[in-house]
Amino acid sequence: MGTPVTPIRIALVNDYEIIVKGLQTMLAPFSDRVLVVEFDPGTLPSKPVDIALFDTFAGRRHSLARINAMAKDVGIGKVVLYTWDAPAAFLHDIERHNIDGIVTKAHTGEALVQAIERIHGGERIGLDDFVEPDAATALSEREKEVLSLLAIGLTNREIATELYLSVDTVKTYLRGLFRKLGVSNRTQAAVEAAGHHLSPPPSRRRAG
Amino acid sequence: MGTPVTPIRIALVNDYEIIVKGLQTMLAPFSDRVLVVEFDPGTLPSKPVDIALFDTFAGRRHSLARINAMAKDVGIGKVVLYTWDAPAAFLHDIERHNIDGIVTKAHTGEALVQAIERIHGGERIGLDDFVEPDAATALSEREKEVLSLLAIGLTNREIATELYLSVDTVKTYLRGLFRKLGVSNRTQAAVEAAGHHLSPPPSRRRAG
DNA sequence: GAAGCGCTCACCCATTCGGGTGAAAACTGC
DNA sequence: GCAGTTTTCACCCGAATGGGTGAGCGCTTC
Repeated sequence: MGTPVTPIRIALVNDYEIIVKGLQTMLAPFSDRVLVVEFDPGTLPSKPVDIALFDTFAGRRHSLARINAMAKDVGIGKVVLYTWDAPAAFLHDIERHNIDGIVTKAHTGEALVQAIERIHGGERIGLDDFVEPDAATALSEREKEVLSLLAIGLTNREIATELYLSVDTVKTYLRGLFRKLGVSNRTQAAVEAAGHHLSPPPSRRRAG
Repeated sequence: MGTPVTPIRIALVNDYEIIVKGLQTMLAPFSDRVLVVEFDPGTLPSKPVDIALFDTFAGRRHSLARINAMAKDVGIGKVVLYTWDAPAAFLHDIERHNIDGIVTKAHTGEALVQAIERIHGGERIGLDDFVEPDAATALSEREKEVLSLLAIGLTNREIATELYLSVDTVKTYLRGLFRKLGVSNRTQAAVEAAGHHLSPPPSRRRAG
């Protein structure tokens, strides 16, 4: 119940200078409670840390695939997503990776420190709200593929061609997909997929 | 052609501590070229500044509606969007507001200072790439309403009910909408709308 | 006041979609 | 081996969608 004897050691995995500088400055007044020991541009922390703040901007979902390796290989106590997005957006990632908490960049220094301390103490901040085990809502690999193509606006026929499937098969997947996502048409499914960043943002733009 | 005599005065309009602190720290080494004079949580700068960095996080598109007022009322030289998103995401806003430039938060301090200097010098950084006048692609008010409802997954009938229109009218809007957006189905339109943040992100989530 | 645009609606038609049922093959776990 | 899941496909059917044409009304602009 006393004050912590040693500060919690934090690594920030982030590419962007403004976030790195912002975190340093924001947490500087709390150096007795948390210590930002590393700000690595995408590479792994070289020294053991208690918590790795994993910025979801740096490499998007691809980087999340490395979290497992990170947490195992290096001396990382816990992996925490540090994100702007609403927690719900990371349902799929949390199901599949070793993530111990989520904190938002909207936090002030004080709030962030408190959240870190709670996560360090074993709480799963930001997760409890929506964990809800994979039960009936977990998408199979193939379903995710279909969903990712649906989510960029392809028709059933185009999806079928893309995945070397028959249109009927695509429709079968979609029925299951709609049920699991709790939606009733493909546009709603696309919206959900976007929220779970299962699909890339719109890219091409009338080339001038 | 020499070094600037007085630093460019900047106001940051942003709510988030990490961005405020990050910008301060990131630009501190360039105090001879740019000076961050104000970090206001959403309210208007009280002292005249050369450039207002307008963070699109603070209040989303609603805040953009205030840009016109800001730039007129207060002594703001230029309004610059300071954003994470790809510039293309702000097409609609730029068409309708007095925005003099866009810079991304991915910039380092040096790059940001350079961009600011160029904008201060009259360039329209980040705009030239994609300005493309409203010609045939500007959406009418009613079209935007329809699009925003389509983009959350409503059917034509539901959109019609919501807007007190006939289904045929909705379909008429959609035809024009698809043409202007360069898409051929509603899901693609929804994706585009999301990219232009014309629609809110998915909200409700299986309430536990 | 004619032209143009935005808003509204109607009708037609082919295609697509959503949903239901059924089922075979393959693989996974107990 | 058997139960369960995943992947694949087929057929049916009603509803929704997309695209085309035409048209009336109101407002603005030249």
